[in-house]
Amino acid sequence: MQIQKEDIRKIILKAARKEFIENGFKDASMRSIAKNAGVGLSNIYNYFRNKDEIFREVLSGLLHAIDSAMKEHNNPDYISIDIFSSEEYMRRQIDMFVELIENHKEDFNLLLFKASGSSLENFRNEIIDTHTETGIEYIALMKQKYPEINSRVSNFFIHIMSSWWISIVAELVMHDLSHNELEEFIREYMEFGTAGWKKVMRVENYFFEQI
Amino acid sequence: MQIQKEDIRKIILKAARKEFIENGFKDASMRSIAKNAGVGLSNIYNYFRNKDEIFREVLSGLLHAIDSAMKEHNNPDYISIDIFSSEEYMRRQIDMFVELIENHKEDFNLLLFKASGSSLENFRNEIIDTHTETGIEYIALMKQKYPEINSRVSNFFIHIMSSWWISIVAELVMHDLSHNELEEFIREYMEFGTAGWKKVMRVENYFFEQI
Amino acid sequence: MQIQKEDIRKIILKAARKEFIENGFKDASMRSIAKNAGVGLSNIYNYFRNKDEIFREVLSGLLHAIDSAMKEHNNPDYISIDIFSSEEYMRRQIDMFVELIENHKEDFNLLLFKASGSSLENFRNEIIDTHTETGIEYIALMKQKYPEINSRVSNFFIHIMSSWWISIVAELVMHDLSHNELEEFIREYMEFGTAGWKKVMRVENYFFEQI
Amino acid sequence: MQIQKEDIRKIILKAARKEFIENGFKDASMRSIAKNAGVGLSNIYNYFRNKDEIFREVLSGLLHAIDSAMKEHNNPDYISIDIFSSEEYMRRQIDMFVELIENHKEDFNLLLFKASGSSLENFRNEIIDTHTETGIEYIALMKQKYPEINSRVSNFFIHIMSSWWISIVAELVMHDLSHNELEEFIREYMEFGTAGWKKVMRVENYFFEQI
DNA sequence: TATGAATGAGTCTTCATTCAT
DNA sequence: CATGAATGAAGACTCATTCAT
Repeated sequence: MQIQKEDIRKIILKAARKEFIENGFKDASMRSIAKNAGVGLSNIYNYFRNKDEIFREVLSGLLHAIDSAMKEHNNPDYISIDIFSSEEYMRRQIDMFVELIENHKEDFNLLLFKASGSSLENFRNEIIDTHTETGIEYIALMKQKYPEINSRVSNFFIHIMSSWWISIVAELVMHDLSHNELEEFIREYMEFGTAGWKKVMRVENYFFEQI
Repeated sequence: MQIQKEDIRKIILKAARKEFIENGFKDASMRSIAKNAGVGLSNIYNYFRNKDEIFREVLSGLLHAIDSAMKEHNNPDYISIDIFSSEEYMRRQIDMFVELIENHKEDFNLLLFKASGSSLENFRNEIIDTHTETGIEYIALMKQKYPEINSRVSNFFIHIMSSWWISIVAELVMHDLSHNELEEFIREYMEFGTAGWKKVMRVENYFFEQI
Repeated sequence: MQIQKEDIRKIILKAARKEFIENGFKDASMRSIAKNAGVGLSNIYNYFRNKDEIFREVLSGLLHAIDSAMKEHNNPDYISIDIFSSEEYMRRQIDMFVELIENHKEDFNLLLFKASGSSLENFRNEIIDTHTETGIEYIALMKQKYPEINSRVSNFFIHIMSSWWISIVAELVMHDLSHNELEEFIREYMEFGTAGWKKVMRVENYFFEQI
Repeated sequence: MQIQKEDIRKIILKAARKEFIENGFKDASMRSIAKNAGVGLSNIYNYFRNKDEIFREVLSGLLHAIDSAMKEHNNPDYISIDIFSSEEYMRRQIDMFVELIENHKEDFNLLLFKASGSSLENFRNEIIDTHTETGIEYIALMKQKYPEINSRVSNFFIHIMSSWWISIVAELVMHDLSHNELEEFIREYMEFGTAGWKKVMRVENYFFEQI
């Protein structure tokens, strides 16, 4: 019983995901979802309060994963990391993101490109802002630890770098890269990014994490 | 006569622009446009084929401007430019973009954030692709001219750099930067970008344009 | 057991009263009632046959009180009352009504203004009709006792007077009168009414009750 | 053309009136109206903004008539009227109301009993309030002219008298009185009312209009 | 007794576009 | 060139009640 009902929940969510992917949140039709789920339209409202709640439920997995990743990323321990192993650290960060993306490709698509009209339509900007604040704090902490660095990086620049991250996520979600292509890109990206940061932060002897 | 009619055209376009800005393409209402233009709803269809055509017309100025900018950017003469003055060149490129943005802030907003549902909803991706191809060609030409550089930059990396460009445009459109903030950002961005490209392209003695 | 169940009954009724007061019968939602009562929606149907029955139950206290008052009002003994003490009698009648109203303000509101759609939606007219018949009888009896009076008062006039009564109840329910205001009104009303009746019934030496 | 279209407007209004009378505003169905009018549902919205506007339009005749009557009733000239002819004046007032009612019986029904849910659902109270204010002013003016009268009539009493008026209208609307019955009632009502007012205002030599 | 699930018809309103005039 | 009228499908969501368990 409990099980059966949970099944229907899942069936509805599955049908909803399909509909959302095909038409985006705004153009998704409750009628269609009901039809595809083989469920009475009004019955859906016994499981979910409204369209938006279904959308959030569909994306809840991804949202939690992102939340965890952000907390991980934000872990203050990383600042005390041995600076010379930072390339390894950066690589770990990237791998984490790549894994996140590959596990939730479809959902990322939904979240980044098809959420307009839903309560998640500003997610992109919100996460950029969060990420930006994290970045600003991070640089401040770095400055404390290594006073020689140039910490006078403008907030907007950090904002842009955060926005870049999301863009990269978006592009990775949109394009199917082979493993080799992915590796190649990561290498290039790391080269580019570390060189850039070194320059901006006026560090020659140190090697910093990419914000 | 002819003049009067052109006036009405413009009035419609003006009302349409307002409506599109306020509600985005999909939620814009032809009724509203007609009402705000003081024109009979069906009369609009004497001037435009449909909603989409109006949208494109509203954005035609920006679209042409972008087109010109892209052609300019793509001008093969630039490859023959004296390489050591490239920083100046990069600066010119950036200024051009900034000017483009400031002249068309509102329209960029429309195009990048509110085109969903229209035939321009993929503009972002399309221009990224175009820009990417340009970038690929550009690097090939550079390689011809300066065989010492590393031209083995992956297409996807160039794609990402193009995507970055658009993200920056988007962010500049969304945020109102003071002149000082803008200058600061540009300086940082140039530092970061040139350092990155130098590294990626294995050039120590040369200095390259940012794709 | 039995007791527990009665508790639930009461909880449901309490939640229902709240919902009815806030939204009126028609717009009251069984879902809301269930939610506010902390009871499964369908379980309500184990205690009540339908929405209407709940409504009647909610108002049963008032309905009984009205019934009693009407019977009291209709008591034939009152006709044999010493005519010169009738002002006191009228005053007693009024006080009874006022007390009735003050004890059931909320329910009167429900019954008079928010019953539309329920089986009680015609209560106002029904009680007016009942009251009217009582009034007609009353006058006939008076005529028997005091043949000098003019008993040729049209039924519709009596109907109007009954309707007036209900209107006054309705207004008293809608407005919060201070004790003083209430007293003042009653005095004025009695003056007005007794003078009116005296005139209509062609009595100079007698003093009649207000129907 | 113009004519044809106006016809459709009228057809819609006619169908709407029927629907409103049968089901009341809230339970009236736009679908039904469309069907009965032989008109596409959405086409109705080319003629009216929404259900409420249709309702007001249906009642516009009555609303204007009421407005005129109220203005007439409120005419300050009536205060300067020769007091001894006031019975004639009162009669004129009553006749005016009776005529108003007979001309708009159905609409009054709609307005007083079936407007719940519409923007006119508070009409009864609103007109009572207006009428009350008029009454208060009227008494003040009378006091100026005839200082001997008792003008200390409580506002609530006047409110009740206004409410009574509306009740009478309502009852007249609900019941079909023959001409004789009507005449009889009016006579009784005038007797009752004038006697009442005389008493309340402590006037023996004067004769006042019913507020 | 109590529950969650299911029903199926119902709500008003909006939409872009076309047509006849 | 301009208009008002018409279209037909679609939108999300709610309702009181019943059923199986």
